[in-house]
Amino acid sequence: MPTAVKTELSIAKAAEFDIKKTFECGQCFRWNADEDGIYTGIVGNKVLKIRELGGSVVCDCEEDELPFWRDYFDLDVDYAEAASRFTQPEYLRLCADYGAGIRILRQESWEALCSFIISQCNNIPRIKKIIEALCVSFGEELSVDTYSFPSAERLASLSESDLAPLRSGYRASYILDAARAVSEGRLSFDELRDMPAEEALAKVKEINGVGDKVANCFMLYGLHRMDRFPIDVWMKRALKAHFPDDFDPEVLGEFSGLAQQYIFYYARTEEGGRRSNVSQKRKNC
DNA sequence: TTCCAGGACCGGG
DNA sequence: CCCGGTCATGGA
Repeated sequence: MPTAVKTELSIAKAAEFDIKKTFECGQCFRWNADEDGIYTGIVGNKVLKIRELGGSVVCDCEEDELPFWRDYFDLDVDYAEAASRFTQPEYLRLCADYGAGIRILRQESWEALCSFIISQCNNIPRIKKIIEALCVSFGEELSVDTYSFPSAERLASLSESDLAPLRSGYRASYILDAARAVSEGRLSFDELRDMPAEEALAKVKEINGVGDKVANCFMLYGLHRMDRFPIDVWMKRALKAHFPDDFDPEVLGEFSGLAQQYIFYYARTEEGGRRSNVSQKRKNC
């Protein structure tokens, strides 16, 4: 499918914003590339095509939209500076170098919460498939074959049988519980932003189907709390293999979530294929 | 057929 | 507090 690009406004240097790593490091599920490496993403009711061109990252958008996208891509923060403290253990340094150019996106809160509820005990291709089906079924059609992420209010009006075609399994009831909590005001993103971390974490975990890992992912990616450090199966493996037994992510400081992203991305892309003999026993997730 | 995927929850020891 | 079983689905 040829992608028609109208404008090419530079938004950043490729060195500080690697779009492939950023979109494929596991933090988001709705940015997809065509065969030419042009990524298309949908944020709210905005659609953007973006690609790398001659050492720069260029956007197909109007100039007055650039501030929105600069904020979304978090381009006013110096990630190289933030990563400069990730020096030990040596494995972390390796991961940080490998992931250089990754940006932590300022995703929409509801979309992030709902997406990471779907992510549990699931693989990324199927997560993306379920989310896309959710958008096609219940989002708004912004243009041809382009759908917004459905609002919490919209999903709260549905039943489990409405969600059955998504094949999301036992996560369907979790999605509905979260949608209802948000639409009824029991869970306020504005309030969560101003809460101490532990208090916000406990509040989010009141939703059925949201445990420690999903709550931390939501706080990192949906509230941009950069000090959250979600631990999934990949992180557990990496921590066990390459970090001291008593390692505490707190020592990584206010950007520990970025360190987590570097580790996850490296472990999944470099070590994923050859997960040698040390596969710990785990009964079906 | 069995294992695994960015888990959560519940009951029992 | 930690353990094992269970939940639903599809790809390898």
